[in-house]
Amino acid sequence: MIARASPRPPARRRKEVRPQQLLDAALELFVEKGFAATRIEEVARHAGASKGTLYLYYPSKEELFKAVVRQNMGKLIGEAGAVAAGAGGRSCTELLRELLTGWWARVGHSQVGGLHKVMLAEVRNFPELAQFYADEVITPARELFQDLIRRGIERGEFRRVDVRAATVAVMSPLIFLMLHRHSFGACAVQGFDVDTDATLAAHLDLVLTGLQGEVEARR
Amino acid sequence: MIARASPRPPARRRKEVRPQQLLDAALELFVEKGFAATRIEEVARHAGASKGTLYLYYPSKEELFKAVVRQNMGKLIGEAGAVAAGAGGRSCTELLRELLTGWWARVGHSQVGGLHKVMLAEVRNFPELAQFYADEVITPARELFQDLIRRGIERGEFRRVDVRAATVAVMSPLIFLMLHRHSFGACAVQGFDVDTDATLAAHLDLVLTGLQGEVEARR
Amino acid sequence: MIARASPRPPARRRKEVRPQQLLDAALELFVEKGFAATRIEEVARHAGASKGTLYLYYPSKEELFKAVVRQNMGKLIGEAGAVAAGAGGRSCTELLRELLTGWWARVGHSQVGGLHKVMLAEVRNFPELAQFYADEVITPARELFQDLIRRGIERGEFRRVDVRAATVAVMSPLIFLMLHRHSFGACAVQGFDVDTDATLAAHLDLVLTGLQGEVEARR
Amino acid sequence: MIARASPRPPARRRKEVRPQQLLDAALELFVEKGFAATRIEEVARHAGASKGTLYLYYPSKEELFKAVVRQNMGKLIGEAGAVAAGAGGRSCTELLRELLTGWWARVGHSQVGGLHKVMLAEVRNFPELAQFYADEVITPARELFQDLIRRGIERGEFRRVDVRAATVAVMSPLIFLMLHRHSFGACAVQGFDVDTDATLAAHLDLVLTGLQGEVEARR
DNA sequence: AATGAATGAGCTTTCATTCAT
DNA sequence: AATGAATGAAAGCTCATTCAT
Repeated sequence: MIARASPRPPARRRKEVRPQQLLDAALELFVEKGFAATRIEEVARHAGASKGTLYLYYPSKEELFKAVVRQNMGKLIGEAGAVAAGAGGRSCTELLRELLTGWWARVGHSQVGGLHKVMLAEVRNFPELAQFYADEVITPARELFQDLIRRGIERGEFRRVDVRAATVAVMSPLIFLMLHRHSFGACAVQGFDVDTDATLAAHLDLVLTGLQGEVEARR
Repeated sequence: MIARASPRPPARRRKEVRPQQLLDAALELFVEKGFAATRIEEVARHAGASKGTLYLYYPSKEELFKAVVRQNMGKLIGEAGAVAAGAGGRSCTELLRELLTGWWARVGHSQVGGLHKVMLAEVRNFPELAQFYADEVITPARELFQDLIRRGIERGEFRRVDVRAATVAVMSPLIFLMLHRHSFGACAVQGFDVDTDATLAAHLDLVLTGLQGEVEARR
Repeated sequence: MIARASPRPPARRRKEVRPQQLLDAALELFVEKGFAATRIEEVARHAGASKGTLYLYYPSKEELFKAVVRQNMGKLIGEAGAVAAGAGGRSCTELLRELLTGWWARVGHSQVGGLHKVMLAEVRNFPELAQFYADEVITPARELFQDLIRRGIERGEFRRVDVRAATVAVMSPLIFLMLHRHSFGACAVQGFDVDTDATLAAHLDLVLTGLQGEVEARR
Repeated sequence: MIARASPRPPARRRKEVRPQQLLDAALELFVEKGFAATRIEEVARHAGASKGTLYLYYPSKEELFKAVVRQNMGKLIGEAGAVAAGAGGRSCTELLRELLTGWWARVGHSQVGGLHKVMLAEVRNFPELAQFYADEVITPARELFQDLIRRGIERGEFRRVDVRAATVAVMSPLIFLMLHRHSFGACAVQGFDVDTDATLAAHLDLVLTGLQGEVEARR
């Protein structure tokens, strides 16, 4: 048989390429439109494939969504853990500041954070995903910050606050900004505008001051 | 008490009660499932009516949703404004604490806050609702808090922070708790549990300390 | 009991008033929109009544339509018959001209002709109305013209044409104009415009000339 | 030949045949029932397809209807134009006779003419279709006949009649027959019966005689 | 491995008809 | 005699999923 010029792009792509293209397209569209409003066909088209092809790799829309969450959120949490672990000799104040700004740098400027919006919106319609998300995303992230605050208290850097509650208080503005970016922030509407960097700075300022502040300053 | 099958509900209810029944059912279901996933027929059934009856009062699903937002969010914002206006002779610290806890008492234990989750999730698919929500809900709420912080700075109670950014930082944990309650918090899954009251207390503690704290305490 | 000023129009209208108002409204709307596209509620509202009231007089939309046809078309045919009967000493040419222009004067400027459009459009979906319409409208109208043409031939005024076919040929432009008026003619669109009076004149001219013309003029 | 139940039609028909099958079924049903009364699902079933398949090819019922009109009416007008253009050396009388009988041969025995009934019935509820139909069908058809009559006058074959009005008078019996065939004529009811060929002959006879007749023959 | 034609359950919306008042 | 709130069967349209090629 005579070798003929391939009339279409090489029929045998590297096996991993296709799924990745599909996951990328799905991430983009799920974040923009949410789970229900994203059409499988549009995902396929964005990935340069056909609907049928998508179903070769993912047996349902739900499984596609899970795969997107696993890949993106999982990776993110892993990396944040590595940052927190490599403590060096810095103070907890410094570490906390670094962790928060570092996380924001990563999450705040990518699509990944948008998945949290989608989970928030649809977790109640999607019960089987709930535990998965709690285990893979929520708990590890929370423990990262919790450990740091606990260590700060033990070292006498921070006041003796309720660790668990303070953690949520510390993280929530970050989460708020992350959600905002992929929701109201994406609508060009006056009133929804938030200066994310300034807000982050203000939060760090307030919360680190608050963590260190004298007890008598209160009330 | 014995439930009796009423084969046909009274044909003429008082004209005024139907819309309220429908709005109540719609609030409940929109908060639970979101806008897209809520079926008109289920709303009607929850209100003890039929599909057709709902359309006697609201010309479309979208208008029904708007009516729900207007009634619930609008009322809420109005009341919060009244609280902030009736200042009395109290300090800004006290007022801010009161506004935040008062708001939470109201929002945190009703379904209303869940509407924010729905807006967050679907505003990008719903462009005509965006400006409405910004004008009716976001802007008034933000200004309430902003004015209070600005006044605190002018009176020398608070440090000279970026007012706009600090406002977001102050409000965001409340919003976080509100969202959480109607999303992950509604899933009986370990890892998602948040002690909302303790978190609110910790936030107040940190943020009020932070607002009052000495500049030299930082860094 | 004290006589009180009646807070609403006299509750007891003359019995015949209501049905007539309903029939008038129905004629108007059926002609404009057709049978299927006319909503019962709109008919009632145009008659200043409520939907329920309409059903007091007519048990279904279909019966309402029949009543409209009966009243309007029936009356029309009766009157045309009277005109043709009162022949006087005029020639058939004159009578035919008079019948055609007289009919047009009556039908061409009222809504009644529009009912023929509706029948034309929906008779196939409405089989039970077909025979009624044939008997009450089509056949009497046809016979009116047929008799006149036959008489004209017998008297030697007209050529010996196929009476039945000539009748259709003579009437059809009238019917065309009548249909046009309530269909394309009601759309403000260039291309649909027809000068009905000139067309009628041209038709009379051609067809009367044709009826009288010498055989040898043809071919 | 034994009909065998095919539990599922061949999944991949040739892409080109589907639209035609759908257009054929749509033509049939639209002509029989009209636009509003024709259900999309029935069209699909008549074409041996499902509802969803129809929507693969036509994005709405309205577009399907337009496609039917375009294909059938457009083709028809084009062919009639070709006939009129290829004049040869024949007289205008001959050409007009030929155009009218030729057109009837084509339209009178197909479903196509029924589309005019549907347009007539529903154009007022369908404003966007009006201009389309005027441009694509009404105007070209009218001009065909108008030009011929004008030429006949110029050559001295015909009397000096109002061209525009005479055109309508000449065409209207054809249109009448065309409408009749798909409306009253399709109902097996005594009184509606029209001998179309005889009527056409009578019309030609009258109208050609009339066009050629001496002025003094009148009155 | 890849396609895209085909399906049909499911959704929003409409409207003739009913009936308690 | 009159009302209008209530109903539910349809109808148009969407989209996740299947499968022959």
